[in-house]
Amino acid sequence: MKISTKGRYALRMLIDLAEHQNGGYIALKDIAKRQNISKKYLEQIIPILNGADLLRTTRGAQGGYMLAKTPENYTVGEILRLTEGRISPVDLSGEITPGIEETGELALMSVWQGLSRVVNEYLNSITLQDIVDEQQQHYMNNYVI
Amino acid sequence: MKISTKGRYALRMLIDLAEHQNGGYIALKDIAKRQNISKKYLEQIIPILNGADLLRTTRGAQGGYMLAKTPENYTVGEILRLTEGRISPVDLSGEITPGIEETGELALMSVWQGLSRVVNEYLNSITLQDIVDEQQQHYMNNYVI
DNA sequence: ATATTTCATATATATAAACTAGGAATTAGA
DNA sequence: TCTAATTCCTAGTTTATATATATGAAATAT
Repeated sequence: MKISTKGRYALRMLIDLAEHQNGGYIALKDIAKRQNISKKYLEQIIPILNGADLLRTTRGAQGGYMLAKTPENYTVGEILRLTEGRISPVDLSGEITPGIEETGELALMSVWQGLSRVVNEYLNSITLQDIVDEQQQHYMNNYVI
Repeated sequence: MKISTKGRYALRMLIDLAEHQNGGYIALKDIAKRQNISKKYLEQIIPILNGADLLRTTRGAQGGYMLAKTPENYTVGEILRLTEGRISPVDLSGEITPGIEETGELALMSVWQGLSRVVNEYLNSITLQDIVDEQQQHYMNNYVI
């Protein structure tokens, strides 16, 4: 029951973009360096975000990425659903076979559905802006005081 | 973000034991057959439950397993924590390194902690008895009416 | 004694996660 | 128009984890 690096890296990239917004495009090179994440690996995660129009990009020299929307318009839920696939605790496709009623699987299904519901509700309630704010908080506590 | 077969099989074994309680020991052979799960694989899951005193067992002929407590005294949460390891969405041990403040990881940590909280609260709220009741419900809907 | 059962440990297979690599396509700026 | 910088595309590699199988020892009711 884990969130993979794919989802976590996607979030960190978006957080990084939110924190370094300057009106222009930000090169992946810089994000990868700041976040200490393999640039090549990030390149594989980006199409997922791009396909859902979470980013604006330009190629070529001086190219890079910026957020397509303001940070309060991204939820952690949507980002993780994109990168992790459905955030469902079990994949039940193919498991609904004759005899399932007797095995307890059917009764368990409602447990998994309920779990999926609370997970998604929680993750949908948090925006990128919330995380940036929290981040700022940490920064102040550690360095300014 | 998945619950593995290990956790689901453990739950199904315990549900099976709850439904077939008869005061005596129930052979794994029968459970495996009813649940259509590899007996050998179940044998590997059992020590986890046994170590936490969730089962009573005897070896030898006519041996087998029974629940150590009544079904309402097992929560789905405790069973999954045993079989899945901590039901934490990310493993952060070793990730707390210098520079973590700037990467957004620290701010994300509170997201994961919150997620962990809602997941555990939900799973702790469901007992084995709840599932058996739900199971009974299904059975009645499908066969008796 | 014997058949039955759990217990312990080792091995195998398949799948997915987590990267790495090479180069094509695009673009700003000289 | 050339060059350097950058994203985009696709394939391959490595490592870890999930999901089992296999073999046989230890225990026990009959």
